[in-house]
Amino acid sequence: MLRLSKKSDYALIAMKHLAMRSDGTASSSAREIAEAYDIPLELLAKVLQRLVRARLLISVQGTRGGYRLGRPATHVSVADVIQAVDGPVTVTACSPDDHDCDQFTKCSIRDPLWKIKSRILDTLTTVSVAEMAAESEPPSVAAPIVSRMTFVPTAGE
Amino acid sequence: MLRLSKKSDYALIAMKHLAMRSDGTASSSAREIAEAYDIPLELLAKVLQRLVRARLLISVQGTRGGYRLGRPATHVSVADVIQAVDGPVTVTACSPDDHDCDQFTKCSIRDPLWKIKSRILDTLTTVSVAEMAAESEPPSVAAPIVSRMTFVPTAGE
DNA sequence: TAATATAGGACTGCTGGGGTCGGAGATACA
DNA sequence: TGTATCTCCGACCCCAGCAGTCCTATATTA
Repeated sequence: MLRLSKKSDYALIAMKHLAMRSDGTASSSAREIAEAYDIPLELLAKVLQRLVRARLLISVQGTRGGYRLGRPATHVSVADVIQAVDGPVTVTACSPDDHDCDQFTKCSIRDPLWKIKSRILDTLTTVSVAEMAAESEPPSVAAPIVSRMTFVPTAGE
Repeated sequence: MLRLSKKSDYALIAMKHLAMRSDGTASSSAREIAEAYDIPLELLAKVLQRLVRARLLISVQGTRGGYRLGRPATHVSVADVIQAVDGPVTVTACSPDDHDCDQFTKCSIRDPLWKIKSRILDTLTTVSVAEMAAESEPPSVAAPIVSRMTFVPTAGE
Protein backbone atom coordinates (compact mmCIF):
# COMPACT_ATOMS: atom_id res chain seq x y z
CA MET A 1 0.00 0.00 0.00
CA LEU A 2 0.79 3.66 -0.21
CA ARG A 3 2.28 2.83 -3.57
CA LEU A 4 2.53 5.64 -6.07
CA SER A 5 1.35 5.17 -9.62
CA LYS A 6 3.48 4.19 -12.57
CA LYS A 7 2.78 7.56 -14.06
CA SER A 8 4.66 9.09 -11.16
CA ASP A 9 7.44 6.60 -11.64
CA TYR A 10 7.75 7.50 -15.29
CA ALA A 11 7.60 11.20 -14.49
CA LEU A 12 10.40 10.93 -11.98
CA ILE A 13 12.51 8.88 -14.38
CA ALA A 14 12.01 11.47 -17.11
CA MET A 15 12.70 14.40 -14.84
CA LYS A 16 15.84 12.80 -13.53
CA HIS A 17 16.92 11.95 -17.05
CA LEU A 18 16.55 15.57 -18.10
CA ALA A 19 18.21 16.82 -14.96
CA MET A 20 21.27 14.70 -15.58
CA ARG A 21 21.80 15.85 -19.15
CA SER A 22 20.54 19.36 -18.82
CA ASP A 23 23.86 21.12 -18.76
CA GLY A 24 22.48 24.31 -20.09
CA THR A 25 19.18 23.69 -21.81
CA ALA A 26 19.60 20.28 -23.40
CA SER A 27 16.34 18.69 -24.47
CA SER A 28 15.21 15.14 -25.09
CA SER A 29 12.34 13.84 -27.12
CA ALA A 30 9.68 11.61 -25.64
CA ARG A 31 10.82 8.77 -27.87
CA GLU A 32 14.40 9.05 -26.69
CA ILE A 33 13.38 8.75 -23.05
CA ALA A 34 10.86 6.01 -23.74
CA GLU A 35 13.42 3.86 -25.51
CA ALA A 36 16.07 4.47 -22.91
CA TYR A 37 13.91 3.08 -20.12
CA ASP A 38 11.51 0.73 -21.93
CA ILE A 39 8.48 2.87 -21.25
CA PRO A 40 5.45 2.82 -23.61
CA LEU A 41 5.84 5.93 -25.73
CA GLU A 42 2.24 7.06 -25.70
CA LEU A 43 1.96 6.68 -21.96
CA LEU A 44 5.16 8.59 -21.34
CA ALA A 45 3.96 11.31 -23.69
CA LYS A 46 0.83 11.73 -21.64
CA VAL A 47 2.87 12.02 -18.49
CA LEU A 48 5.17 14.57 -20.04
CA GLN A 49 2.17 16.61 -21.14
CA ARG A 50 1.02 16.90 -17.57
CA LEU A 51 4.46 18.00 -16.51
CA VAL A 52 4.32 20.69 -19.18
CA ARG A 53 0.96 21.87 -17.94
CA ALA A 54 2.44 22.12 -14.46
CA ARG A 55 5.25 24.24 -15.85
CA LEU A 56 7.82 21.67 -14.76
CA LEU A 57 8.76 21.06 -18.37
CA ILE A 58 8.84 23.16 -21.51
CA SER A 59 7.90 21.49 -24.75
CA VAL A 60 9.21 22.34 -28.17
CA GLN A 61 7.02 21.14 -30.98
CA GLY A 62 7.97 20.07 -34.46
CA THR A 63 10.94 18.27 -35.87
CA ARG A 64 13.90 18.10 -33.53
CA GLY A 65 11.59 19.23 -30.78
CA GLY A 66 11.44 17.76 -27.31
CA TYR A 67 11.28 18.61 -23.66
CA ARG A 68 13.54 20.51 -21.35
CA LEU A 69 13.27 21.49 -17.71
CA GLY A 70 11.03 24.43 -16.95
CA ARG A 71 13.23 25.52 -14.09
CA PRO A 72 16.45 24.36 -12.43
CA ALA A 73 16.31 20.82 -11.13
CA THR A 74 17.34 22.08 -7.73
CA HIS A 75 14.01 23.91 -7.55
CA VAL A 76 11.84 20.93 -8.47
CA SER A 77 10.89 18.62 -5.61
CA VAL A 78 9.66 15.06 -5.82
CA ALA A 79 6.36 16.33 -4.45
CA ASP A 80 6.07 18.74 -7.36
CA VAL A 81 6.44 15.92 -9.85
CA ILE A 82 4.02 13.57 -8.11
CA GLN A 83 1.38 16.23 -7.68
CA ALA A 84 1.67 17.35 -11.29
CA VAL A 85 0.99 13.82 -12.48
CA ASP A 86 -1.31 12.30 -9.90
CA GLY A 87 -2.92 15.29 -8.31
CA PRO A 88 -2.60 16.39 -4.71
CA VAL A 89 -1.06 13.98 -2.25
CA THR A 90 -3.87 12.81 -0.01
CA VAL A 91 -3.60 10.00 2.49
CA THR A 92 -7.29 10.10 3.33
CA ALA A 93 -10.24 10.35 1.00
CA CYS A 94 -11.55 13.47 2.68
CA SER A 95 -9.85 16.52 4.09
CA PRO A 96 -10.47 17.99 7.55
CA ASP A 97 -12.66 20.73 6.10
CA ASP A 98 -14.57 18.37 3.83
CA HIS A 99 -17.86 18.31 5.66
CA ASP A 100 -19.92 16.70 2.94
CA CYS A 101 -18.28 13.35 3.60
CA ASP A 102 -21.42 11.53 4.71
CA GLN A 103 -19.88 8.56 6.42
CA PHE A 104 -17.14 10.37 8.23
CA THR A 105 -19.07 12.86 10.26
CA LYS A 106 -18.25 10.49 13.05
CA CYS A 107 -14.78 9.87 11.76
CA SER A 108 -12.21 10.18 14.46
CA ILE A 109 -9.00 9.78 12.55
CA ARG A 110 -9.20 12.58 10.01
CA ASP A 111 -7.11 15.04 11.95
CA PRO A 112 -4.38 12.64 13.07
CA LEU A 113 -4.01 11.29 9.56
CA TRP A 114 -3.94 14.79 8.19
CA LYS A 115 -0.90 15.54 10.31
CA ILE A 116 0.78 12.37 9.11
CA LYS A 117 0.05 13.37 5.56
CA SER A 118 1.71 16.72 6.19
CA ARG A 119 4.85 15.01 7.36
CA ILE A 120 4.93 12.73 4.34
CA LEU A 121 4.46 15.73 2.11
CA ASP A 122 7.33 17.44 3.90
CA THR A 123 9.52 14.49 3.12
CA LEU A 124 8.61 14.57 -0.55
CA THR A 125 9.08 18.31 -0.71
CA THR A 126 12.52 18.21 0.83
CA VAL A 127 14.03 15.97 -1.82
CA SER A 128 14.68 17.67 -5.14
CA VAL A 129 15.08 16.12 -8.55
CA ALA A 130 18.62 17.42 -8.64
CA GLU A 131 19.42 15.44 -5.52
CA MET A 132 17.99 12.30 -7.05
CA ALA A 133 20.13 12.85 -10.11
CA ALA A 134 23.20 13.56 -8.02
CA GLU A 135 23.01 10.15 -6.39
CA SER A 136 23.70 8.49 -9.70
CA GLU A 137 26.75 10.56 -10.52
CA PRO A 138 30.14 9.08 -9.85
CA PRO A 139 30.71 10.00 -6.22
CA SER A 140 32.90 13.04 -6.42
CA VAL A 141 32.16 15.07 -3.35
CA ALA A 142 29.12 13.18 -2.05
CA ALA A 143 26.92 16.21 -1.75
CA PRO A 144 25.24 16.62 1.63
CA ILE A 145 21.87 15.68 0.27
CA VAL A 146 20.28 14.65 3.50
CA SER A 147 21.55 17.61 5.43
CA ARG A 148 18.20 19.30 5.01
CA MET A 149 16.22 16.28 6.09
CA THR A 150 16.26 17.32 9.71
CA PHE A 151 12.75 17.88 10.94
CA VAL A 152 12.03 20.67 13.33
CA PRO A 153 9.60 19.56 16.03
CA THR A 154 6.47 21.49 15.20
CA ALA A 155 4.93 21.32 18.61
CA GLY A 156 2.95 24.46 18.02
CA GLU A 157 1.07 22.99 15.11
CA MET B 1 -2.31 9.63 -4.67
CA LEU B 2 -0.55 7.79 -1.94
CA ARG B 3 -3.97 7.26 -0.47
CA LEU B 4 -4.36 4.34 1.89
CA SER B 5 -7.23 1.90 1.56
CA LYS B 6 -10.52 2.05 3.40
CA LYS B 7 -9.56 -1.12 5.18
CA SER B 8 -6.70 0.77 6.75
CA ASP B 9 -9.05 3.59 7.64
CA TYR B 10 -11.43 1.21 9.34
CA ALA B 11 -8.58 -0.52 11.12
CA LEU B 12 -7.25 2.75 12.50
CA ILE B 13 -10.72 3.85 13.59
CA ALA B 14 -11.25 0.55 15.39
CA MET B 15 -7.84 0.58 17.03
CA LYS B 16 -8.32 4.12 18.22
CA HIS B 17 -11.79 3.28 19.49
CA LEU B 18 -10.41 0.44 21.54
CA ALA B 19 -7.46 2.50 22.74
CA MET B 20 -9.76 5.19 24.06
CA ARG B 21 -11.99 2.87 26.03
CA SER B 22 -9.44 0.31 27.01
CA ASP B 23 -8.95 1.37 30.58
CA GLY B 24 -7.87 -2.02 31.69
CA THR B 25 -8.99 -4.64 29.21
CA ALA B 26 -12.33 -3.35 27.99
CA SER B 27 -13.55 -5.01 24.81
CA SER B 28 -15.93 -4.04 22.04
CA SER B 29 -17.79 -6.18 19.58
CA ALA B 30 -17.50 -5.70 15.86
CA ARG B 31 -21.15 -4.68 15.71
CA GLU B 32 -20.67 -2.00 18.32
CA ILE B 33 -17.80 -0.40 16.41
CA ALA B 34 -19.52 -0.78 13.05
CA GLU B 35 -22.63 1.00 14.26
CA ALA B 36 -20.68 3.73 15.99
CA TYR B 37 -18.93 4.76 12.81
CA ASP B 38 -21.34 3.61 10.08
CA ILE B 39 -19.02 0.92 8.78
CA PRO B 40 -20.39 -2.20 7.03
CA LEU B 41 -20.28 -4.93 9.66
CA GLU B 42 -18.95 -7.74 7.51
CA LEU B 43 -16.19 -5.61 6.10
CA LEU B 44 -15.11 -4.37 9.50
CA ALA B 45 -15.16 -7.93 10.80
CA LYS B 46 -12.75 -8.99 8.13
CA VAL B 47 -10.44 -6.13 8.97
CA LEU B 48 -10.54 -7.00 12.64
CA GLN B 49 -9.68 -10.59 11.80
CA ARG B 50 -6.52 -9.46 10.10
CA LEU B 51 -5.62 -7.39 13.12
CA VAL B 52 -6.09 -10.48 15.26
CA ARG B 53 -3.84 -12.50 12.99
CA ALA B 54 -1.20 -9.79 13.37
CA ARG B 55 -1.50 -10.05 17.15
CA LEU B 56 -2.62 -6.44 17.36
CA LEU B 57 -6.00 -7.53 18.72
CA ILE B 58 -7.21 -10.43 20.81
CA SER B 59 -10.62 -11.85 19.99
CA VAL B 60 -13.08 -13.49 22.37
CA GLN B 61 -15.66 -15.66 20.68
CA GLY B 62 -19.19 -16.41 21.72
CA THR B 63 -21.91 -14.34 23.32
CA ARG B 64 -20.59 -11.20 24.99
CA GLY B 65 -17.38 -11.71 23.09
CA GLY B 66 -15.49 -9.05 21.19
CA TYR B 67 -12.08 -7.58 20.61
CA ARG B 68 -9.51 -5.98 22.86
CA LEU B 69 -6.01 -4.67 22.27
CA GLY B 70 -3.29 -7.25 22.04
CA ARG B 71 -0.75 -4.95 23.63
CA PRO B 72 -0.68 -1.42 25.03
CA ALA B 73 -1.75 1.23 22.55
CA THR B 74 1.50 3.03 23.19
CA HIS B 75 3.30 0.09 21.61
CA VAL B 76 1.19 -0.04 18.45
CA SER B 77 2.25 2.28 15.65
CA VAL B 78 0.19 3.45 12.72
CA ALA B 79 2.60 1.51 10.52
CA ASP B 80 1.78 -1.69 12.41
CA VAL B 81 -1.91 -1.26 11.73
CA ILE B 82 -1.51 -0.41 8.06
CA GLN B 83 0.88 -3.26 7.41
CA ALA B 84 -1.35 -5.75 9.20
CA VAL B 85 -4.25 -4.84 6.95
CA ASP B 86 -2.73 -3.87 3.63
CA GLY B 87 0.60 -5.64 3.65
CA PRO B 88 4.01 -4.03 3.64
CA VAL B 89 4.29 -0.35 2.86
CA THR B 90 5.92 -0.04 -0.54
CA VAL B 91 6.20 3.16 -2.50
CA THR B 92 7.61 1.44 -5.55
CA ALA B 93 6.49 -1.76 -7.20
CA CYS B 94 9.90 -3.34 -6.87
CA SER B 95 12.53 -3.28 -4.19
CA PRO B 96 16.21 -2.46 -4.71
CA ASP B 97 17.12 -6.14 -4.53
CA ASP B 98 14.30 -7.22 -6.81
CA HIS B 99 16.33 -8.03 -9.88
CA ASP B 100 13.62 -9.93 -11.73
CA CYS B 101 11.82 -6.69 -12.46
CA ASP B 102 12.14 -6.88 -16.23
CA GLN B 103 11.40 -3.32 -17.13
CA PHE B 104 13.43 -1.65 -14.44
CA THR B 105 16.82 -3.09 -15.09
CA LYS B 106 17.45 0.35 -16.46
CA CYS B 107 15.44 2.01 -13.73
CA SER B 108 17.28 4.91 -12.22
CA ILE B 109 14.98 5.93 -9.43
CA ARG B 110 14.67 2.77 -7.38
CA ASP B 111 17.28 3.69 -4.82
CA PRO B 112 16.23 7.31 -4.29
CA LEU B 113 12.61 6.28 -3.91
CA TRP B 114 13.60 3.53 -1.53
CA LYS B 115 15.14 6.10 0.77
CA ILE B 116 12.02 8.21 0.58
CA LYS B 117 9.94 5.16 1.43
CA SER B 118 12.10 4.57 4.48
CA ARG B 119 11.43 8.09 5.70
CA ILE B 120 7.69 7.71 5.18
CA LEU B 121 7.78 4.44 7.07
CA ASP B 122 9.69 6.17 9.84
CA THR B 123 6.92 8.73 10.08
CA LEU B 124 4.24 6.05 10.30
CA THR B 125 6.25 4.11 12.84
CA THR B 126 6.81 7.09 15.06
CA VAL B 127 3.11 7.80 15.62
CA SER B 128 1.37 5.38 17.97
CA VAL B 129 -2.29 4.57 18.25
CA ALA B 130 -2.21 5.93 21.76
CA GLU B 131 -1.07 9.29 20.45
CA MET B 132 -3.88 9.32 17.93
CA ALA B 133 -6.34 8.59 20.70
CA ALA B 134 -4.80 11.22 22.95
CA GLU B 135 -5.48 13.95 20.44
CA SER B 136 -9.20 13.48 20.89
CA GLU B 137 -9.08 13.71 24.64
CA PRO B 138 -9.85 17.05 26.28
CA PRO B 139 -6.48 18.79 26.10
CA SER B 140 -5.01 18.27 29.52
CA VAL B 141 -1.25 18.42 29.18
CA ALA B 142 -0.89 18.30 25.39
CA ALA B 143 1.46 15.37 25.35
CA PRO B 144 4.70 15.98 23.43
CA ILE B 145 3.72 13.73 20.58
CA VAL B 146 6.00 15.23 18.00
CA SER B 147 9.04 15.36 20.20
CA ARG B 148 10.31 12.17 18.65
CA MET B 149 9.78 13.32 15.10
CA THR B 150 13.27 14.74 14.77
CA PHE B 151 15.13 13.00 11.99
CA VAL B 152 18.78 12.27 12.36
CA PRO B 153 20.66 12.98 9.16
CA THR B 154 21.68 9.56 7.93
CA ALA B 155 24.52 10.69 5.75
CA GLY B 156 26.28 7.40 6.07
CA GLU B 157 23.43 5.44 4.59
C1' DT C 1 -31.26 -25.21 22.51
C1' DA C 2 -31.42 -20.47 21.06
C1' DA C 3 -28.96 -16.31 20.58
C1' DT C 4 -24.89 -13.93 19.73
C1' DA C 5 -20.29 -13.55 18.64
C1' DT C 6 -16.02 -14.42 15.69
C1' DA C 7 -13.71 -16.98 11.42
C1' DG C 8 -13.37 -17.18 6.79
C1' DG C 9 -14.19 -18.51 2.05
C1' DA C 10 -16.75 -17.27 -2.29
C1' DC C 11 -18.77 -14.04 -4.97
C1' DT C 12 -20.09 -9.52 -7.38
C1' DG C 13 -19.93 -4.58 -8.96
C1' DC C 14 -17.16 -1.18 -10.18
C1' DT C 15 -13.73 2.38 -10.05
C1' DG C 16 -9.36 3.80 -11.66
C1' DG C 17 -4.83 2.97 -13.43
C1' DG C 18 -2.20 1.12 -17.38
C1' DG C 19 -1.98 1.05 -22.00
C1' DT C 20 -3.49 1.94 -27.10
C1' DC C 21 -5.14 4.41 -31.15
C1' DG C 22 -5.94 8.12 -34.23
C1' DG C 23 -6.07 12.74 -35.62
C1' DA C 24 -4.78 17.76 -35.23
C1' DG C 25 -1.30 21.22 -34.94
C1' DA C 26 3.52 22.94 -35.19
C1' DT C 27 8.11 22.99 -37.01
C1' DA C 28 12.31 21.92 -39.87
C1' DC C 29 14.03 21.12 -44.18
C1' DA C 30 14.24 20.13 -49.13
C1' DT D 1 5.27 25.03 -50.78
C1' DG D 2 5.12 20.31 -49.60
C1' DT D 3 6.31 16.72 -46.70
C1' DA D 4 8.18 14.30 -42.95
C1' DT D 5 8.71 14.42 -38.15
C1' DC D 6 7.55 15.65 -33.87
C1' DT D 7 4.44 17.07 -29.94
C1' DC D 8 -0.26 17.52 -28.34
C1' DC D 9 -4.70 15.81 -26.87
C1' DG D 10 -8.91 13.51 -26.58
C1' DA D 11 -11.28 9.07 -26.80
C1' DC D 12 -11.17 4.46 -25.95
C1' DC D 13 -10.43 -0.40 -24.03
C1' DC D 14 -8.75 -3.85 -20.62
C1' DC D 15 -8.35 -5.58 -16.28
C1' DA D 16 -6.43 -5.98 -11.50
C1' DG D 17 -7.74 -4.81 -7.17
C1' DC D 18 -10.74 -2.75 -3.81
C1' DA D 19 -15.28 -2.22 -1.49
C1' DG D 20 -18.94 -4.57 -0.18
C1' DT D 21 -22.24 -8.71 0.30
C1' DC D 22 -23.56 -13.36 1.37
C1' DC D 23 -23.33 -17.66 3.42
C1' DT D 24 -21.61 -21.19 6.44
C1' DA D 25 -18.93 -22.98 10.30
C1' DT D 26 -17.55 -22.60 15.01
C1' DA D 27 -17.43 -21.04 19.79
C1' DT D 28 -19.57 -19.30 23.95
C1' DT D 29 -23.22 -17.90 27.11
C1' DA D 30 -27.83 -17.79 28.99
